[in-house]
Amino acid sequence: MSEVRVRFAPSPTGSFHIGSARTALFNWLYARHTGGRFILRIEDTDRERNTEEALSVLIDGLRWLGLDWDEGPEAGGDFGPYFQSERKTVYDEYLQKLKDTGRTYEKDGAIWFKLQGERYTEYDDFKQTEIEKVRAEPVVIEDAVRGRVERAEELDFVLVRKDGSPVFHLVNVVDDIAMGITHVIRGEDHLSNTGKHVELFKAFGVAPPKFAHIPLILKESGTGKMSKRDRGALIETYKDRGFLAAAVRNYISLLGWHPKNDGKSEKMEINEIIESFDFHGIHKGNARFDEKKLSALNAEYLRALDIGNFTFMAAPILSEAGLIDEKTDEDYLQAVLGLCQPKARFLETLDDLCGHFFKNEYPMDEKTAAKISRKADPKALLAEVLPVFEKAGTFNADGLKAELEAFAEAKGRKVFDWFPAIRFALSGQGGGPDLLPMLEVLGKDRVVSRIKVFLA
RNA sequence: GUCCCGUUCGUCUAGUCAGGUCCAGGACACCGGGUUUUCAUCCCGGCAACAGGGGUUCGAAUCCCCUACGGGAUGCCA
Repeated sequence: MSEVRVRFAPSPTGSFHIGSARTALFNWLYARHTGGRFILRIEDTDRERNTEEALSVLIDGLRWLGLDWDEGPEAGGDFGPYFQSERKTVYDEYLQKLKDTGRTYEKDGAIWFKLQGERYTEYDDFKQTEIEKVRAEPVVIEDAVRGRVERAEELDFVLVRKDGSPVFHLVNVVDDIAMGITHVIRGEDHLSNTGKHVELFKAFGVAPPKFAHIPLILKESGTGKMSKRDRGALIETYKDRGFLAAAVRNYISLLGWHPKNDGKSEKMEINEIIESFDFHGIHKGNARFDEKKLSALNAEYLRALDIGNFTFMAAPILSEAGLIDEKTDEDYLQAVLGLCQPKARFLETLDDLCGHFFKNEYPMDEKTAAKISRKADPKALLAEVLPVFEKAGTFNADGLKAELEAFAEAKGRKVFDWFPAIRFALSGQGGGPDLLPMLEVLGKDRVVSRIKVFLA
């Protein structure tokens, strides 16, 4: 057991952002890699923005991703409570230390942190007003990703709002001290806050933890970091869209990090990721989100699933689309999914791929229709081949193959002449599962009646 | 404006710390070919990058400086 203690400290806002999830993941990975502890701390100091549901979105998201915490809500621990809204006495106690050493003052009803250094006033372009600044000694941030970063704070900042609630900078630092946090792994957007935090650590007389500021995730197109509104930004949407948690987790682990053992597949078991995760592999530059790459990885995971798990994932999607219900035959469902899984790329579009197995009305793809008609009249082809199906005794893939081949030979042609038309009549598509097994699964009645409907 | 961080194929990245083995490797995407009854599978091949300039050096993607560009911060949000 190592001494490493890391924390994920989200603020419940009602959604679980992908960047936030990746921060949680990196903390979790580091804890699991080092044998340390992963702590979940809820930063709910902003009274305006907090709700109960907001918390469950976070918790559900973490659980879905398989990120378990050793201390925190529902897990307990010796350093609780783990909600900042319940830690007021701790903050009061630490604030008192600052007051006692003369590092605070009151202004406009709020309590401010006083930087040490020569004071002067200057016109600030951004605020467009004269403000008081401080020539403070630069603080040094030892960052595991970026190396040594120096930054000088020049403005005093608020510690406690006039409504009496402590702000992020104070509670974040106090809790990291009180909870014995050894490594702070967070997004690079916090790097410029870190100067303030180091000032506070110094004021408390405590050595700051090791920092690791990880690159941000940029939006797929356009400028700036991923924001709530961007497609793919919210973890809670992935589950509904039929993405596999392991694939999402694998993908986001690769955003800004790369394993040392290069050359291997990017699809990695979580244990492999844990094993090779370290700060050295973290990239400094920001990473752009790429849904195609995520989808490709997801497809790989999808195909690797055994049929039981695939059914478990797929059934809710089909049910949601109104394709199946409790009356649907289990064996039929299994058979259909067995055919579709090797072709599936997204669970989300599974109804496009195999919806026709469950309903007799399905869209006829116009491009495919045009493509087939160019060679021969599909109705003529189907009228020709229909009797083969009507007469077929055993309706299985091998038997049908033999009968279709015999039929083609009698005509002096190849089976391929009829196959595209048959597929199109039965599914409305140009692609899909292998045709012969598809015929078997659909069964004689469906095959015959669908061809008749097509002819009519 | 100011401060901080960054910059290798379209995208994620290897290589940068310890300069030569890199006319820069892999993956996704894209394009072409093959397998297959079809295809969103599989296999093979191709396209494609060291931001620009200066310096140090026998030698620079790698070290230094400048510029450009990108990102973040500059809240009594976190």
